[in-house]
Amino acid sequence: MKNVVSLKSLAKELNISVSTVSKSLNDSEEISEQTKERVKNLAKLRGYSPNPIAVRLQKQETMQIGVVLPNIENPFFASVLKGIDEFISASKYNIITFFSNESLEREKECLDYFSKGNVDGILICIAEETNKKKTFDHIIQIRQKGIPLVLFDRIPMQPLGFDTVHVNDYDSIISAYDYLEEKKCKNIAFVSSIPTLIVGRLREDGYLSKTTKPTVIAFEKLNELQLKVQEALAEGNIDGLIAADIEATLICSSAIQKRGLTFAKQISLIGYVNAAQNDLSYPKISYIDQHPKEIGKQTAKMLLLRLESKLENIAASDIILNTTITIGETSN
Amino acid sequence: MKNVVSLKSLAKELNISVSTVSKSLNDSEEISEQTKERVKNLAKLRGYSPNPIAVRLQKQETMQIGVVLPNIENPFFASVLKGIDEFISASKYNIITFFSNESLEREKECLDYFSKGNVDGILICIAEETNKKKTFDHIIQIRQKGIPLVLFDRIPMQPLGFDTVHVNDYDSIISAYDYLEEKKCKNIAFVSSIPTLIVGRLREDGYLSKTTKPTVIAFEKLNELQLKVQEALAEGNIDGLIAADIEATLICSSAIQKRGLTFAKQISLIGYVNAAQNDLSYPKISYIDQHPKEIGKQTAKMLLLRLESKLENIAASDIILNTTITIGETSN
DNA sequence: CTGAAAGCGCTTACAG
DNA sequence: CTGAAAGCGCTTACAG
Repeated sequence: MKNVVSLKSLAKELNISVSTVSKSLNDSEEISEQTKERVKNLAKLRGYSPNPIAVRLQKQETMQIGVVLPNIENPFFASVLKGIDEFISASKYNIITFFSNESLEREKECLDYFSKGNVDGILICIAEETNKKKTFDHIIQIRQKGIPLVLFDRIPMQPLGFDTVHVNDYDSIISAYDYLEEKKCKNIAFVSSIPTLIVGRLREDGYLSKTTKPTVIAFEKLNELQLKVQEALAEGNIDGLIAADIEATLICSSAIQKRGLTFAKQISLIGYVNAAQNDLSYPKISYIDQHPKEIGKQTAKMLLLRLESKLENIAASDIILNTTITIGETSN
Repeated sequence: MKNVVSLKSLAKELNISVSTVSKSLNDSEEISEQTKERVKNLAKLRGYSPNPIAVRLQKQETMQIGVVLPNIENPFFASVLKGIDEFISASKYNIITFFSNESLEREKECLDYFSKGNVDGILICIAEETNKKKTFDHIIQIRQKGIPLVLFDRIPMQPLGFDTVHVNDYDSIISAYDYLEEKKCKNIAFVSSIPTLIVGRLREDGYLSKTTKPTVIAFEKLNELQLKVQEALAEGNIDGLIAADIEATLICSSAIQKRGLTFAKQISLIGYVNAAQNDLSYPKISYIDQHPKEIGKQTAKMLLLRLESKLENIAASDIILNTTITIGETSN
């Protein structure tokens, strides 16, 4: 439609066969330099570009990689996607991104579409609902279809036999706890809006491993969480807070400010933030940096290795990336 | 590869022709109910699904829509993308998203790839660099190739003949100004980190239309902007701030807080924010809501209308959406 | 109602 | 070195 110039039209104009045109354009050894020149010149003149669909049909490759993200409005996933994109766009592949919107049903639809021959490989972070219901059949089916798949961030406890990429959530919180202890915090509470999410549980476990008198404030409903945090602060003995996710972090920070407490002096906070916005905000919150772009990059890299069959018979690998703590003004 | 079951394999197993199988599966009137039944049953049994690449080649449609976003880490674009996705994923099309990273060069690459027969239509918000250099040849070329394209958010001043979707930036700022005036602000300054961006200019023009003694603080470098805002506040006569973008807004809010000024009483602020995060933050900033998901939805809708040729000979249309002001704690 | 044939736009053994 | 043929997996006039 758009592209009226085809191998056939070039061949006709040059009075040679389609095969010769094709081979010339693909720089085949079989063709004389002279012919190649003629063909390439005309191709350029006519603005020829091969029909990608036809090439894919012939090569039996879609040249596309499917990505399933729980929610693009979460800045963490936006950054992961950027990391994926930077890596993939330098390859011959393209990304087709779907959003599960944290729904198991939608996630199934996405994988179903992908598995019907629409992509060569898949990158996925499972939805919250999938995580909760521990339903992984739809993911396992992907392997049975022979499509490489890499899981990232939210990794099911029971190994599914796929490559995985994630951070050391458990240890990250331990580091945060250690840091707050060094800063003389005696009463460190843990605040989370993701108590059932895998990463949330790991973070909570990390916290629990550090104290014998834990204070865990965990609610999925944000207004409820808000209330409980305020109540906890009102009791007056908490002098350190570790927040398990962006929402919990903002809630903690707001509650502290509303109560008129002085950061670092009276109470310290470490959490998870959107780095770009945090840098411009007041106060700058001390945070655990998961390096989301790096997560994306490593995830994409792992998949490309599989696709290029460089990992032919190698078992699934589990890449664990390190987080770092960036100190802001909510601790010191 | 993945899908070993094809029309051919079904045909062989049923001892009928490939055409009959194809027609049966497509519910053709030509085929007897009985045969359709047999074919469909076996197809289901074998888990047949048509090879999408082959279908596309035959139908001369890619079933894909290309989206070019300047930067996915900007929450505004993330939300626009969500709006696009919600609308498109309900259609037969899929989205393939590229990020220009605000680079003209990269944007050209994206459009070039799309125009080589990889998508049926394009949605694009031009890069900052494209905006600055006013280089639109690569976009105009798309029309010459007959590929429908819709521009959103950053719309070039000179009409390019494409459908466009954006908000009324000029009027939005006027509303914000009026609101602050009502709140008795006497000295309203305008702060921007996007002075050269189309939307930034429109917003600034809106501001300039309201006052004969304007105070415009506009710098692209954020640390420079930060400094200048602090200096302006130090002079002590500004009692109202309109910020033109997320970064400027956060910078204003921080500067005000650091200076120990009381929001609403001493100084009011209206800007642009990431709504989800703002809701949890302290203070909640009063902001101009652009309804980014709606922008995405309308953009996608416009393209689908074009693709379905329901707008065959209708000239390019310009959809202007309204913003609303959400009052937070930085004004009252 | 069913099937053979042509074609979508390519690539690639294979012959010459 | 060039080209005819087959094929990637479909669809759809056209014959029968």
